[in-house]
Amino acid sequence: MRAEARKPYDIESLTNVAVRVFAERGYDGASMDDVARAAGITKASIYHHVTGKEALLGRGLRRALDALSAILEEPGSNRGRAGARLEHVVRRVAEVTFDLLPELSVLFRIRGNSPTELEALAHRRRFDRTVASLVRQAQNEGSVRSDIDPGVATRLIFGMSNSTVEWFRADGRSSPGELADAICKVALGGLKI
Amino acid sequence: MRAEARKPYDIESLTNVAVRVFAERGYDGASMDDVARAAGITKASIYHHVTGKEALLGRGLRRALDALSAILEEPGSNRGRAGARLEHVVRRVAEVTFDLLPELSVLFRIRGNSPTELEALAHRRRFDRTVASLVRQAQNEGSVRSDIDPGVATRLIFGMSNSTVEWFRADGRSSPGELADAICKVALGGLKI
DNA sequence: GGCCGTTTACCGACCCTTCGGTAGCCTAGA
DNA sequence: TCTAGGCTACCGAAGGGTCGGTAAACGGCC
Repeated sequence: MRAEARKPYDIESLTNVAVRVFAERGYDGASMDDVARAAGITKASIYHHVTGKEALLGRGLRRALDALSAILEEPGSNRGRAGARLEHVVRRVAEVTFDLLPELSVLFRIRGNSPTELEALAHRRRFDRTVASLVRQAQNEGSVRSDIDPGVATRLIFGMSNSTVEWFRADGRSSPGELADAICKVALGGLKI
Repeated sequence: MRAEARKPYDIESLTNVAVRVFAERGYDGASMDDVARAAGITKASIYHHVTGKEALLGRGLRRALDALSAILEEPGSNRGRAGARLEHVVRRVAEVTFDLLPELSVLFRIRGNSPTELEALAHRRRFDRTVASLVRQAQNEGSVRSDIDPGVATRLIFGMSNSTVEWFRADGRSSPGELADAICKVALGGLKI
């Protein structure tokens, strides 16, 4: 009945735990003791791996932002008609969201209360601006309705897609693929002319 | 050059201030001193009006939930075809959101970290269930596509609509009416057959 | 109208707990 | 024997909340 011998933590595996706790209670609502308890070690031990709470947040946010940025580098986001490129980006963002659920969950909820958060927000705005210009191109080529401001459309699409972090759980009952489908259908369907 | 004499606070006006602070920094990220500073009084003075921080949160959440519940009582939500009723609810939720921006902003971000939050979440789930059954009716009468689960559709709609609290500011540049229009167009347009 | 008890709105000082973070010791394994 | 990974014990600061008190406004009543 002995406790399963756990592989020692390193920065990555500890970040996994922390990000999950942050996603559950909110960054400000989660204490380092919460993280420690979830990891099964002492609070002090955390500081052996990482310089502080904000560093854990920063690592989580970086994962999320890197994954989002990578989407914009994919061929599907850069080749073909703007309409198709937009669809590719939306679908991939949904997929990445399900893949990095806690990280994205934290990213989508930060308020800019610290330098780390502010920098992440700035990063995210850059991402949004890129997509907004994609929406504008899609409007110009006639594959997206033009009676909605590109910035507003972008925010609405991602508002819908990002909100899934609040309730989607990879429990087998609802598959990521089907949900990504649904998002594309509703968000992009609603933007069709 | 004397300081403008401020009308004394009562519970309602203090709640206004608190809810705005909570919306800005997040409930957990906001301290009672933050609220006091924003109100221009001392932390101690707040306790003359209200029993504690959680009570301020509770009052804000109650406002939000009452406003949402009231929508379901309106004639437009109960008369006519399900498709039209759904559209009415979606539009009214958007309008109420812009009307009670800070309150709804706080409601949409709570995580269930306290009894007050848990109760509010339960309330909100009841609201969502009601709308989900409305979506199902609309599917049955053929005014909404049936290849998406009603619960998922409901969450996607409100995910889009609710996300506006993150960025919409009543600054005159973007009008609440136009934005409510855009939400109905995209969300309900995407659900059309 | 002047006096008096009461209420309202507020303050400064303080209390206790929790928080993020540090210091230093211990131990198993390469 | 050195070190990675962990522990116990602790710290100062910030957090929510309390306490005792005050100034001004508000009736009511002779």
